[in-house]
Amino acid sequence: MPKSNNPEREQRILDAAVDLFIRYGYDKTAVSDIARDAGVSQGGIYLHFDSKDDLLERLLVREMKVFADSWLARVEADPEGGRIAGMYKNMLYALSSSAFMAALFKQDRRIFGSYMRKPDSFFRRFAGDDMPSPRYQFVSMMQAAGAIRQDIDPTIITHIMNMLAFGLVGMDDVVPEADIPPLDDLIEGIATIMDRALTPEGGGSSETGKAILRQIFDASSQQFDQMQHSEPE
Amino acid sequence: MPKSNNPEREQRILDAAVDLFIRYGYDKTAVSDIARDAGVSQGGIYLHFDSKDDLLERLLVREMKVFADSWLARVEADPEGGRIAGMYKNMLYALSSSAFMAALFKQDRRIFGSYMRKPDSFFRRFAGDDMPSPRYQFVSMMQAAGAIRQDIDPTIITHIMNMLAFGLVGMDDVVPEADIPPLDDLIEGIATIMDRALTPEGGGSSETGKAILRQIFDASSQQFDQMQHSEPE
DNA sequence: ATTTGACTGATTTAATCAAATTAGTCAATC
DNA sequence: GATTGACTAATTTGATTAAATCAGTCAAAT
Repeated sequence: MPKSNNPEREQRILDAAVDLFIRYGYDKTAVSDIARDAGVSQGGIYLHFDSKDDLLERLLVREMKVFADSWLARVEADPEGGRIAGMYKNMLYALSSSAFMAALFKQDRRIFGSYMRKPDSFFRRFAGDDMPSPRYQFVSMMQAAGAIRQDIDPTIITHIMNMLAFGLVGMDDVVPEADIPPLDDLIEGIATIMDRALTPEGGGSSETGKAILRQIFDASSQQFDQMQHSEPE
Repeated sequence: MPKSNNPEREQRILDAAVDLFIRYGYDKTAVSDIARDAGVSQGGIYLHFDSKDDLLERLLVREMKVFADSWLARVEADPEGGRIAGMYKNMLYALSSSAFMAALFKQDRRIFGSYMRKPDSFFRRFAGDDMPSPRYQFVSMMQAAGAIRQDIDPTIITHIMNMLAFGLVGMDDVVPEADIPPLDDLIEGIATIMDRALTPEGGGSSETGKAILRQIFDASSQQFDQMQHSEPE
């Protein structure tokens, strides 16, 4: 669909957009603002994107990929990264290092504004589908592989993990800054708790866990690209 | 300050108010609506409360007391209620059983509306103070008494507990209803995790924990009544 | 062949103001 | 003395519209 073949500039546009969206929100960011900050003309935007909505959706895809890559890289680099606590911990690090992903996770209305209310927005497209989320699949597989204790329902574990991630990125709206412990301490504390609560007696090999994560990761990105392609307009 | 001595009616007014606030929010609830639902004349409200704001604040105090009582009662009735997981679990039950307390905890803007923005609202009055929260005191004392493992900073534990509570009452705004497990299963799962992560080897006697909770509870309510009295206006 | 930026129709914002609603009062009633 | 509800000043709501801004286009420039 892009009428221009200049990937570097396309990335520059998305870089400018992500800054502006985070700072002012989707509604209060004009396409001309993005063009200015990216050093492109207004019309130039439309050589790469069909519409402002399309731009946001392409940005969402990019940031989700960056997030997934960042997560996987952290896991691979961490000797304990294949254990459940290590995976979760590295997910939280990856999540909290990206303001955009954090906003996506907590569905920040200030940032996504009117886009969220659109009938076929990214948010609504995923809300209705009843296939198991990648996160749930992940917990199930980890349990099957003996890397997570099997005496708690995977649905519950998944949801508790979501709650903690939600609290991590969302509670600063409710609690004064000063009451929030340093991010690293907090994430390490969460990891300690999850390790004690979820790691089976044996402990499970870190390599097995990493293999599972790679597997889910590959399956998800394939599914992702596929969905990408079959997307209307 | 009340110009009328009719506690039963005062409670009726607060009962009507809490229903309306939850349903329509503070801003969209008129004093005359409260009067109608409580079976009192408009002027009758002002025989009990100085202003609409005063009414809300008195309601906050009442609901906080009800919450605390409910928590303590659940703990006392639960043989395991004095262990850290039991206390936390019963707190979550008490919290989620009161829509008003849940709204207070997540600082629901839809419900508290313009009141939240007032310069000396209940919310702001507590935001600035740098004395340790009751919850933090509670965790510290439990640690000192050997009822919580001492290898995690109490600040972190407190905050993680807040995150989970926040996720419990707040995530239904973000996740489709269908994706949220039954409340009981969820709370029991959280309790299991907290038990494994925080209970020391010995386990700690449930009675010791209950004694601590009673102590904090008494100290807090005293401090509360005191603050009540010294309140301006 | 690319890229631009002036241009346009559509939407959003901002200002205005009359009508409706509201919080709080107080003389009349019970 | 306790309670009421009609009343009022103040605020909020909603309808209206002019001005400004915006997303997207396309003829002209590079």
